Parts: sequence; C-alpha cells; structure tokens
Amino acid sequence: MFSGPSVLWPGTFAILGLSEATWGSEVSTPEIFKDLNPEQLKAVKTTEGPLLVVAGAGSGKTRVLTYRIAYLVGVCGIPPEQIIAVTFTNKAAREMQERVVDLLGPDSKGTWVSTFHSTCVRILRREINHLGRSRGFVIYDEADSLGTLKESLKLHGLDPKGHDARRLRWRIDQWKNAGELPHQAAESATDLEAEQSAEVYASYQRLLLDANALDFGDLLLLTAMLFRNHPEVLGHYQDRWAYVLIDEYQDTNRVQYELVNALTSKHRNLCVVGDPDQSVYAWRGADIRNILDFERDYADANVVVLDRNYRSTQAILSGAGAVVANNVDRPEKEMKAERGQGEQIHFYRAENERDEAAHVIGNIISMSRENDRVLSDFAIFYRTNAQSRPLEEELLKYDVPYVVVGGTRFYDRAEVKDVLAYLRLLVNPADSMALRRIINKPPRGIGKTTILRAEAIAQRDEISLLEALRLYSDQENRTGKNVRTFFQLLESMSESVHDVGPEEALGLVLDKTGYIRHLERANTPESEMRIENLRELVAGAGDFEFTNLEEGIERPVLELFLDQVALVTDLDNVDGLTERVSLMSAHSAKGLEFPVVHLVGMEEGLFPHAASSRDHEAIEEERRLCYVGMTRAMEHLTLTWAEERRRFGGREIAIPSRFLSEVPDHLHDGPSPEDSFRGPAAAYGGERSLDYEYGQLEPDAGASAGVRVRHAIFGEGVILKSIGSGPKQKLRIRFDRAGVKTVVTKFANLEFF
DNA sequence: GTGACTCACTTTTTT
DNA sequence: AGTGAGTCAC
Repeated sequence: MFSGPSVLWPGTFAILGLSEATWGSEVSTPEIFKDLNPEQLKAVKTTEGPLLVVAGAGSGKTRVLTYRIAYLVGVCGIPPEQIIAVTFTNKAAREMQERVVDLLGPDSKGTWVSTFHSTCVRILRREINHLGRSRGFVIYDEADSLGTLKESLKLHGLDPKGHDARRLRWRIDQWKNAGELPHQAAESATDLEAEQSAEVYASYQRLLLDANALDFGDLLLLTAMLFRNHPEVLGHYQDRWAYVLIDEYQDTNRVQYELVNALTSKHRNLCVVGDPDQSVYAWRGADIRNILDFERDYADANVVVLDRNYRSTQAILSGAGAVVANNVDRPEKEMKAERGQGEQIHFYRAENERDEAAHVIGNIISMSRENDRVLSDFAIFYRTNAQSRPLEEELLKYDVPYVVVGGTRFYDRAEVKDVLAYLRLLVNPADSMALRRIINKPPRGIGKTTILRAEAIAQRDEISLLEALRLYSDQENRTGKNVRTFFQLLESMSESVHDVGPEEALGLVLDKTGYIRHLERANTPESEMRIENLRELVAGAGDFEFTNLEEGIERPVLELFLDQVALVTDLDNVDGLTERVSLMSAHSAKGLEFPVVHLVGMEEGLFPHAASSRDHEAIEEERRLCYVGMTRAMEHLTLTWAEERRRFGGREIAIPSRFLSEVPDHLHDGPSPEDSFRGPAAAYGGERSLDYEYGQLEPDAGASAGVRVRHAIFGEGVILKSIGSGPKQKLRIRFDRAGVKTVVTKFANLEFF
C-alpha cells in the first residue's frame, strides 16, 4: 500500500529548476526519497537514456513511477508537460496522476498521464487530417465493429454468421496489433484463407472509413501510420515529450512498441516498467519479447531489478512463486518477501459452485468481524466473468455490499447504447452502425425490408445509409411517411444538440424519441431497470460535464463525452474507499492488492481455461495469470475448487486445477487436490501427464468440457459438455475432423490426453 | 412490419 | 440458463 506523505518537502517549488548538481548527490537528495530502497532510488534517479525496470509483484512499481516524475520535475527541473506516462487502464492513470499531485502539488498537472488508447485518441483528434481523414471520427466498440465486419463479409458474398465473423474479427485485430495494414496482411498471407481474410480486412477498413469510424485497433494503428508517414508530426511529439514512462511494458503489443520507439528515438529518455511473470495479454497481441528483448533493442540501457516484495507474506509469495516457477519459458527470478512468514495459504474443496460461494462468503463474513477488517479489504477473483453469479447470490443472501468489476460494461447495456447511438448519429451522420441501431427504436414502422433496400441503394450509389434512407421520404406511402417522421425527429434534435452539454443532449433525446415512454408502457421489472439505467446515464453525463468544465476545451464537451464512453471500462470506476467486497476476473485484478483474497474455480478447463489447454504457451500464460491473482493477496489467500460445477446449464465433473498441486504442501492447509481425484483422472493432474500420458476415459471420470479425447473412428476432439451421469453418461464432443457428435461414454472407448 | 416462437450457442481474459 | 438470431403467422 502506498504510504507517502501528502506534502513532500517544504517549498517544493522553490527547488523547481534546480539541477541535481546543485543539490549534490545522496546527501542533499530531498528527504522524501529516503522512503525508497537503493534499487528503487536508482530507478528514480536514472533519468537520462533508456531504462528497464523489472518490477516484480508488490515491489513498489507505482511508487517508483510517481517518484520518478516527482524527481524529474522537482529536482531536475523538467517542465511537467515534457513528461508523459502511459498506463494500460484509465484507473491506473488517474491513480498515478493523483499521487504525482500529492507529491508535487497541483502545478505538476501538466504531466500527461493516460492510457495508450486515450493518448492516441487525443493525438488523432488533432492530427488525423494528415491521413486525409476527418477529425470528427467516432470510436466503434466491439459490437459495432463486429457488425461492420459482418457487413463486409456480405460484400464478399460470404456468410456473415457466427463463428467465422468472430474469428475473422479477431484475426484483423491481431493484424492491427502487429501494426499491419490490409496490403501488408495480404503480402504476408501464405494460404488462400489468409488471402481472403486480408481482402475482407481491406473492405472492413473501407466501411469504417465510410462511417468515419475507428475501432480500438485503429486508434493505435493509425497513430503509428501518422508517425510513419509524417516525420514533422512525429518530430513535434518527440520534442514535446522528452521523458517517456511506460507502465506494464510486458503487455505492450507490436504497434505500441512501434509507437514508443518512434516517440523516444530522438531523446531516448525512455523508462519502461514491467514484469515478464505478469504478462497475461498475449491473446490480445501483447508480445512478451518487447520486454525480454529490451536490452538487445537498447544496447545502452540501464537495468534495475526490483525484487523485494513489500506486499505479501512469505507464505503467499513462496506459494505463488512455486507455481510460476513451473513455466519453462521464463527468466530465473525470485522475489524476496519483506514481510513475515504469515499464515498458510488456505485450500478449500467444495462440492459444487454453491458450496464454494457459501464457504467464501461465510469466510468473509466471519473475518470481517475481527481485526478491524473492513469490507473493502476483501476480494474474490475468478477466471471468467460468468462465475460471479453464484457468489453474488450468496452475497445478496446475507446483505453483504459488493461490487462486480468488469463483465458487462454499463455502457454496453442495450438501452444505454441505444440512446448514445442517437447522440453519435447526430454528431456524425455517417455512423451507419448507430443508425441501424436506432432506426426502429422505439418501433416507428421502419423495418427490415426498408433497411435492406436502403443498404442496397447506399452501396450502389456510394452514399451513406442515412442519405439512402432519405430518398424514401419522397414516397407517398406508409413507409415514406414513417421515414419523413424519422427525419423530422432527427432535425428537431440536431440543432439544439450541438449547443448543449451531454446531460441536456441526453435529456433531449430521451424526450423527443419517446424512449422512456416506450419503456414505461412495457411496465415490467426489466423495463424499470432499463429506465433506472438511463437515469444513471444522464446523471453520469452531468458529472462528466461538471468535471470537464474547467479543462481547456478544445472540442465540444458532448464529443469528449462520447470518446470517454468508448474508452472507459468498469474497472476504472473502482475506488477502494467504498465499503464493499470486490469481485472481478483475475485479469482485472492486475495492479491491485487486497489484504484478503479468495481465488475461486481452481479447476481444469476453467483455470487453466479449456481454450488455453491446447498449447504450451497458452498454459504458461494461464499460470502467470494465476501468479498475478495469488500475488494480489497481502495477508490471507484462499484457493477453492468445486468437484462439480454447473456450466452451460448442465452439471459437469470438475478436476482440480494443476496449479493447486504446484503449491508446495507445507505452504497450504486444507485438503490436497489429489484427494478428490476420481479414477484415472489422476493421471491428468499435472502438465507432464497432459503432454505425454494417456488414459481411458470412463463415465464420470475427467469428463469435463475442454478435455481433449481421441475416438477410434472420429479421431481427436474436445469435450463440449457432459450430459447425465453413471453408465448413461453422454458426452458432446467437437471432433476436429468429424464435427460435433454425442457419444455414450461407456461405449465410446475414449482415450484422453 | 410486428411479435411470438424455436434453436443454437455461449465462456476466456479487455483497451 | 439466458441470449440472440432466424423463422413463421398474423
């Protein structure tokens, strides 16, 4: 926990502008830096040239970053606006900003602390015209972007349904993460499928351009393009930011690497902070090589290793360390605990997910009564967001206040997206995804047929969907009338919406469209909740307006609001001050810490997740994720697993996670994971057996989703679902060659491996 | 064009 | 178990 004084040293600003030389060395270093250990101090004071800080879990990484900024400004006299610090979440950015202000006072605000994505948005809002595009672009979220991709699939005469679209969307994202434009993707394509995908990528980009929209990947990719093709623009930012700090460097992907490189290639004052053991975003294109190769890429780099852990007890740290030590592809590193041994890690074997929830919540309730514990001391982590439900039910049962971080974003709720889509359309009439979304919400008699026809016209005449639709208003039939009414509605809003803030604009939309009245008519608990959410949205817009009034307004507040909505996540709204138990995925937990942590669902197929058990690298990432989860705990850590779990509506037999058996016995109490192994499933316990040993699959034994099996006729496949139990147990299996089949376990003679 | 119904699929993790 | 897409009758 950060514990710096709120005022650093008297007369901070008296020393502004003084160089370190003026202050001499160690002796005259301001008092506050005595809080740092020698390595941390070195990381803070090595201000010139490239610096890699390998900061293990709990080693005071954020403290180093904030003190470094304080040092640069307060001691070296660097103007705050020449410093940029980039983080991964808005929350981390805000936290860092606050701490810097604590250290240096409000005048340090000129330092730019923000995420890669927000930084890119701000740059693009100023400079995107250099790429021949308009500054008024909108940011498409996942759903909009998937919708757009489906449109482009249609253009290619391909089936836009389900799986393929998602896979392709993912593929395009990977290209963007790698910094590749469509033509580069096409060049590197080695097979027909890749070629075709690259073509779809090209037309997808075309559609985005038509809608004047950027997806998440574009924010980074287009900024990289800007820097590639416009040295004068790059030069401006290189000079502006003479000192660059990057947090969570192990999670950067290739475009981000390129951006960082470009920005720092002139002054070379680059400080990156990261921990290879906490790299958990490879699936999103993060390239662990960025940190592993740092010393090669920057031959003159200084390296500081922070290996003292101030957060966790020895037991927790050793347990987590023992788990991650099983990774082969990992530089040798061991953390030293500064705190005492502490209590053992606790293991709990639950009958099912409800028993698991009851145990965890019971534990929290009884612990909250002792030792001055407050509810915000407690956190529950899981691998997948869907696991929050039984926990929430249990918390509700006992009236324990809690907050679920992540999962469905507030701004992803249908009603919220609808109303925001009206604003988006008003701000950017080219936004066809927004138009599609709201054209008939609430119902106004403009249905599928009309939209389909308008789409065809839009495509043929190369006009926007809105323009195409406008052609219908001349028709003297019912459709024509409905369309006219719709355009009148838009016009009645468009004039005033530009002159008012987001709060009023939302009110206007709700009023004119009759959206709330439509919900009220439904009069169900569901619709009431939606109305409640919309009120929350309006209130949130009011807050946004309020906090953004004093900032220098470069663009209409309404547009800033829409940017923020696109980039903000629930995680950004966690504040440790509220009296609540926190529930979140292990990914969301990164960067946080809690005195008491429960890590639930430690089962094969869940954690490590089934989707990751295919290859070795993915398993290692799961293991790092487990390490991240465990090392969030300061004093108390409980790992739980269930022997049986409801998943996809059916009951499934679960096998304890291999990570459990990687925690040395003497470091934990409670049952051993081996205790509950059923039959030959024991052979499936460790990674060794996963790769090399085989067993015969019998009913109820190890038949959980995600387990790979081999069938004499159908070949290899992966279990999707187990139905029933005992001799009648059946398995739904997706075979690599033969497709999805249902087999009776007893007769199928399956080998698993 | 709307609403009720069926069915398939979902679950990784997030800016 | 719950959602979203697709189908069908009005």
